[in-house]
This record gives sequence, C-alpha cells and structure tokens, in this order.
Amino acid sequence: MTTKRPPARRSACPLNASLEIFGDRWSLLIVRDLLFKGRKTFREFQDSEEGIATNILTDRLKRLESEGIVERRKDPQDARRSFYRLTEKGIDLAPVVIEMIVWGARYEKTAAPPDVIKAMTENRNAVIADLRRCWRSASQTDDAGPSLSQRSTRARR
Amino acid sequence: MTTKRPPARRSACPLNASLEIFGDRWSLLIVRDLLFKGRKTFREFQDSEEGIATNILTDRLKRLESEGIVERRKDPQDARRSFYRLTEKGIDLAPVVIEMIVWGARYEKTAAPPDVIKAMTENRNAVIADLRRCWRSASQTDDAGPSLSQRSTRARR
DNA sequence: CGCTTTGCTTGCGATTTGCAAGCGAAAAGA
DNA sequence: TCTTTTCGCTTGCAAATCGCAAGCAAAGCG
Repeated sequence: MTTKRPPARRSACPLNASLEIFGDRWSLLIVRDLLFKGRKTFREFQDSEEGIATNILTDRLKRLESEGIVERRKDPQDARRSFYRLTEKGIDLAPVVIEMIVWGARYEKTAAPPDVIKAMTENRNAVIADLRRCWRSASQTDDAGPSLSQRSTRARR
Repeated sequence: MTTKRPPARRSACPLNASLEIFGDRWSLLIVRDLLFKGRKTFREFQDSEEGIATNILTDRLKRLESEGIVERRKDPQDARRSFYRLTEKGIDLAPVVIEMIVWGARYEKTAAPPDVIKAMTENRNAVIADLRRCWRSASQTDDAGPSLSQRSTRARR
C-alpha cells in the first residue's frame, strides 16, 4: 500500500535532483525564453531559434508546471491561448542559466552580445536582482513577465 | 567540399551551446565526482550512488574528453587504468554545478550537508576560488586532483 | 460560413537509454 | 606457472525518448 509517488530519485544528491528535473536539452531553453526574451505562449516558445518540436514542447511545459517551475494561466482575451510564467522556484533558476550562458560564451563560438556577457560576469548579482525584481512586479500586476530585459547591462556601482 | 565538422549547433545561443555539450542527465555528475569527490577512474565513477551504466559512462567520458573538459592519462603504475582530470575548461564548470547544487538543495528533498550549502551560497566566490586553486596546484604536481574538498566550508572574511 | 491560429495529439522511424553479459589485457594470488 | 581477479570497454537487446510530419478540435476572424 504505497502512499504516493515521488518518482524515486537515483540518489539524494542535490545536483542529481536538479539534473533529473531539468537535465535535458530543452527545459532550460524554455526558462531562458521566459527569463530573458519575454516569451510566454506555446507559439512563442515554438518559434525559438532552436526549433523545438511541438510534442516535446508540450511535454516540457507539463513537466515544468508539475515541478512548480512555471505557472500556466489562460488568456482571458483568447480562450485558445495560455500564458506561461515563472514561479519563484523558476526565477531562482536564473543563476544556473546565467552561469551556463557565461560558460558557453567563454568556451564556444556563439553570438552572445559581449556587453550582456560582461554584465553577467562582472555584475552578476545585480543582473539576477534585476530579473527577480522585474518578475516580482510583473506577477503582481498580473500582466505577464518582462519583455526584453536589456536593463542591467550597465554596471551598478 | 566541406572543411571539417563543428557538429552544427541548433542555434548560436551560448546557453544552447552549453546544453548541447553537457545538457544530459549524466555528464555533470561525472564533473561533480571529479570536482568534489576526488574520483578519477572509470571504476570510481561507476561506483557513484546514481549507478551509471558502463556503456554510458564510456560514452560520456569520451565526449567530455573530446570537448576538452577532461583529460585522460594512463596510470604508470597500472597499465589497465587511466586517470581522468578536469581541464581549465572543466574546472570552469564549477559555478554551473554549484548553482545547480544550491537550487536542488533549496527546492528538493536531498541529503545535502547544510554547511556545504551555506558555504556555497554565502561564500560562493571563495569556494570556487578554492576549487580552482586546488586543481591548479594538483595539475602541476601531476598527482591527481583534490580528494575531499571540505575546505572552504568555513566563511572567509 | 470558410479560413486561420493556437495548443496539443498521433504515428512512426531513428536515436538514446538501461541493463546484462562478455571480453582482452593486465595485475594479483596460488 | 597457472588461475583468478580487476579494469575499462564492447555488444546485444528491449524499452524509452526523440524528432519530424501530419492531423485536429476549439476559438477567433473575415
């Protein structure tokens, strides 16, 4: 008589927990789109440069939602559409995403804008604080998240 | 007449580059074992709590080596065995791994030792600097990496 | 009413996974 | 020496996942 199902982790290591939740090629791209690009609908995610397949996108959104990383709410204007937004737990993935961006920009050939990378490395905490502040206010006003977020690319103090 | 093969990225985004290299359920666990647990041989990785299959371990080690994240060198004592060690590029994954550990420890049930998590959050840069220093000296003396790295769990200034 | 958009499902072949077994070379033990 | 064990790795195979195309109901739009 089992009670419920915390799908049984491979280990009790926190890194392993993280990897089991978003350790794949797609999940963090959706988080990136939410965090930095102001994307919030299925179609907007689908239109991302990487070209995620619709079935995978559906699966990842469900998974992220069931993990409490994103929230979904229907568009009152258009009943077909839903808006996705990051929860607190999702916003807290920003440091992970930023470190991965910095590493990728440093060691691989990418089209990363140098000023953004510079801000992320030299001004990490301010960038994260900005993202958090922006999302917090957005979740109060209820009118979706930030859109382009080229805010704190300029240094703070 | 194609020149070579930079396996063709899905996009030029640095996050995507990172995900294509280590965006799977296993690669970073190997990096963790190297960074924090002093493991350095095939068998030691295999003995990790998560129980990686040998074929996958072989594949990931090859992949990490071809990406320049780990280096392999034969054991002069035992010709069967090889030692793996992190390169500079691999050591620079420490911030990524640490953020994932912190996130996992914060939001999931894990067995993460609280003092280690505390050090990683409150004293992030010192922890990273310690790891780097430790690995740099190890790669000079040529006698493998750090072993238990419970060093900077105590705050610095 | 046709026509499009949105989010999602289905089908299907290809790739990747997880697990077990096996294997050669080297080391260790008798 | 001869046997056994260890190490890193390969193979086989079933299951799961992936990527791509097509389709589809519900809702908006003309």
